[in-house]
Amino acid sequence: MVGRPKEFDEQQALERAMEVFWSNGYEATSVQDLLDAMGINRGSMYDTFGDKHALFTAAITCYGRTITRRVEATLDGPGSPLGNIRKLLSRMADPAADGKCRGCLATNTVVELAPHDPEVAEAVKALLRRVEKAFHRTLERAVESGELSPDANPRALARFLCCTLQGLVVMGKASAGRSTIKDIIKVTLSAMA
Amino acid sequence: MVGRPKEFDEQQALERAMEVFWSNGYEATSVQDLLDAMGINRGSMYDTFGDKHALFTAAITCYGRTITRRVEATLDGPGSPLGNIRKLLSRMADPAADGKCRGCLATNTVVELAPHDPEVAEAVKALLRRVEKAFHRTLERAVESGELSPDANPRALARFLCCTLQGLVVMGKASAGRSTIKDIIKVTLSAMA
DNA sequence: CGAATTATGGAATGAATGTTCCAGAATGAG
DNA sequence: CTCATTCTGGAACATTCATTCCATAATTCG
Repeated sequence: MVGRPKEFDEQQALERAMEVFWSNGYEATSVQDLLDAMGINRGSMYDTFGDKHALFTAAITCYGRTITRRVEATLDGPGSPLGNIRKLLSRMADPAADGKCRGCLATNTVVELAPHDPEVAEAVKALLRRVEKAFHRTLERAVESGELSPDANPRALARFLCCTLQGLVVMGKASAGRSTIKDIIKVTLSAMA
Repeated sequence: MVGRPKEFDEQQALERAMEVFWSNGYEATSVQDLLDAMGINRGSMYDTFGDKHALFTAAITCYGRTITRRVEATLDGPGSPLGNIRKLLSRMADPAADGKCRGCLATNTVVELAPHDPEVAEAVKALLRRVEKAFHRTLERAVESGELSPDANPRALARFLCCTLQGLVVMGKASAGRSTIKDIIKVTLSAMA
């Protein structure tokens, strides 16, 4: 049996929901906000995604896929390892410096929701681990290629870069200026020497 | 005319409210939660503090006073400038490493509330500026005392330290382990050389 | 002791919340 | 076509929310 077909694109609706959560946070987003953005009806939403919380976890999973893909593409891509890291930091900080203060959905979630929501916490922690791994890989490549000293500590540096990334996002949300962001990136990269 | 005296300590009630906002965030905190923690009644709360939002701004102002006092005491205190910075970072990261993931009320607010609340945003940005200034002062002292090279850039380093501090708080909320925190601090300090 | 003033406790209010439910519409299978 | 199935739109629901209001209690001033 097949029944009536959906009149909306599930993936597109999910992405729209993700945008809203990203801009407003979890608690400050009402189901009505979501429906308006998704362009679908209550019934369809609850039928397809379960409830608000399930929709959020779906949204953050979707976000995680996108963001890790992009991070890994940049870090593992062509170009020197350290060059790639610089590229990633600048790219991440770009919307921040523009005053678009949505930040990063993962960071927002760590701060707002994760402390009270073990399931969401686990999902977002996995995401961070994956980013750290990508940094780690890249730093090891940098050591191999001689771009980084052999006594550099790739693990420590990877953890540090993760931290800086989170920090940059927060600074961006606090509407730090472009020059502040540039300073931070400069010092961060100098720590890789 | 004086009338009936308050039966509660206004400052203590405010601090209790601050703790709740700190643990739960703004949206996830109900007025009832606040009243329970403050140990006072609805009427008294609305009479004394105005409403939930006003109570929050009072709470974050209170928090700001406390935290900047502590930061400045540590950085401007005795001991070498860089030693003081190390001390501050470790101290900030300590609760983080213990898995108490309340983080920092200022950071939480930047992420959750500031993007949609200009008044709160301004208050918390002022707080960050003050912390950055304290770092700046300390770094200039480090240059004067020869602990830092004369071509170091105190402004850039101060901004960087602010960023790291925010990042550490987020990493702590993502329940990074103690060794992660130590790695981050080590690399951060190495950037001051 | 009154009179004026302020605080307290809790009921009451109205709006907004997330969720459920159902009648009608659209499809495929038999 | 007819039935089973699935989706749609929106009404309906119960809860929770922040806030207001008021009768009562406690205090100072005259």
